[in-house]
Amino acid sequence: MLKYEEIAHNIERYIREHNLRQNDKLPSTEEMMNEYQVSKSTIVKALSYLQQKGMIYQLRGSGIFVRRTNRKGYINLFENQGFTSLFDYSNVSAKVLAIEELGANEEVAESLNIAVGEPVLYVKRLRYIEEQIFCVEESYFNKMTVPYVNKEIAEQSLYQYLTNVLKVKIGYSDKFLHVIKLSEQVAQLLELEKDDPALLTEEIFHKGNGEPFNFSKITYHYVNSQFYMASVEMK
Amino acid sequence: MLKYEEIAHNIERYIREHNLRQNDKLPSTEEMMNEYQVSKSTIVKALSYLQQKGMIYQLRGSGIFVRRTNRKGYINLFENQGFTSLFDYSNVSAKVLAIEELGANEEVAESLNIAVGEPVLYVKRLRYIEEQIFCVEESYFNKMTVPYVNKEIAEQSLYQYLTNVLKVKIGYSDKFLHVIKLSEQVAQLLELEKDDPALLTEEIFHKGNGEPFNFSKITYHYVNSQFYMASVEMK
DNA sequence: AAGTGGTCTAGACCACCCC
DNA sequence: GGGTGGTCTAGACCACTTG
Repeated sequence: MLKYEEIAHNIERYIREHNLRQNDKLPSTEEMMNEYQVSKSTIVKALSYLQQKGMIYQLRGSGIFVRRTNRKGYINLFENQGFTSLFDYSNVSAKVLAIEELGANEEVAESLNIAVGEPVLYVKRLRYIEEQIFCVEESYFNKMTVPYVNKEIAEQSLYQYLTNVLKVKIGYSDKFLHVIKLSEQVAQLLELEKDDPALLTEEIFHKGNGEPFNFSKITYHYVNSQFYMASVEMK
Repeated sequence: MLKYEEIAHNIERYIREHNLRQNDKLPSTEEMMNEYQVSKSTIVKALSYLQQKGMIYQLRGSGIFVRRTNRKGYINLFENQGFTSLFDYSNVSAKVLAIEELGANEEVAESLNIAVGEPVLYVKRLRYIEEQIFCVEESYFNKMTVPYVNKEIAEQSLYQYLTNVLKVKIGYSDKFLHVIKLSEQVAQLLELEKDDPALLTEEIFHKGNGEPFNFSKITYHYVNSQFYMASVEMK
């Protein structure tokens, strides 16, 4: 583990264990340098990581403060890692509706940057948080990267499987958000009515080498899902 | 202007002017060091800024590449600066529905971290992009920070007014997203039907010193608005 | 004036990719 | 093995806040 990652985790733990609240002050950068015996840049890097995450804010001339505005039950849109890791204490599960090998249609081929008809794995799941229906997810994986998935894997965390078993390195992702009226079919799955509102996201995940390997369409249950986003004025 | 900001802008311009496409390669960090006559860290900082923005991705061992996946017409959720600056070539306007001085109710007081009844400025606007209704926005400003707004200002960019005239320094913001059914009243404003879907966001903007000064509730037109978000696997 | 965060440097060393 | 990005250092100097 890198030094700045370790320091960032320690600071997060420090905030948690000292039960610090919004606007509480953290030790100064100089104190942290001494405590962790690293150079200033390393501390700065750890802090700017935490700032991106929305954990802290820094004020030149006065100090480092806890931000922590988390409303409970909101999904942080910034995290890339799927939901399983997000809900520390939550009960996340999935019901697998389909696993098939298909040829890519035009939309999928375009998104995965492959030719139409190339083999992809299609996984359709209904996802639950705390026993509540959360979303319907349709995922297409490039078969070159993800040659195999079974029901047991898909019921758990596909993210864990990809990173830990297949050793896929995730680089970056693009997400597109739309608000729609539900179709009859999806409404049934979510136990809602046709024409009820929903958030539909299209996400394309890229490997560490820039190659797209996963295209997903996710329809969220409008009552059971809420989202949070932290922004920092980046200069 | 700081060195790394200037370099970042130059790189963006370089991409634009050379009409680079997705996955095209940029000069190496070493070449950039020579070109701009700065140390490696400065280049690294400029690049990591562009990476956050979703402009580029970097691959250890092989180089720096253009990301640029922008679908046209999607609003980048990352940018903090209001919409006016986002649509470079677009026609953004606003119709002012109300400007009033009010006492903060409980929700507003809580969000702005002031006492109930403290004076706030309330601004309600209908916003258009390319002549299309885009959203209804209700904003509450702490009167200590924003003592005055008039119709002419609110028809233009409040963001410009705040930063350039009032010299408010924006620090960070929190956004909460919900999908809802429209009420009769808001539906009329958006020229939609009651119970049509909508994205409702609540945003709290903080000043550079951490003090919240603006609480806004924005309801987006579900047909005329779409959103984009770039994420990078942050280690 | 003292304290604190932000930028920048010059250089070392490491991890990874590709030939 | 050569090229390229990523981490880290030690220290200088600057910008801002607070007493």
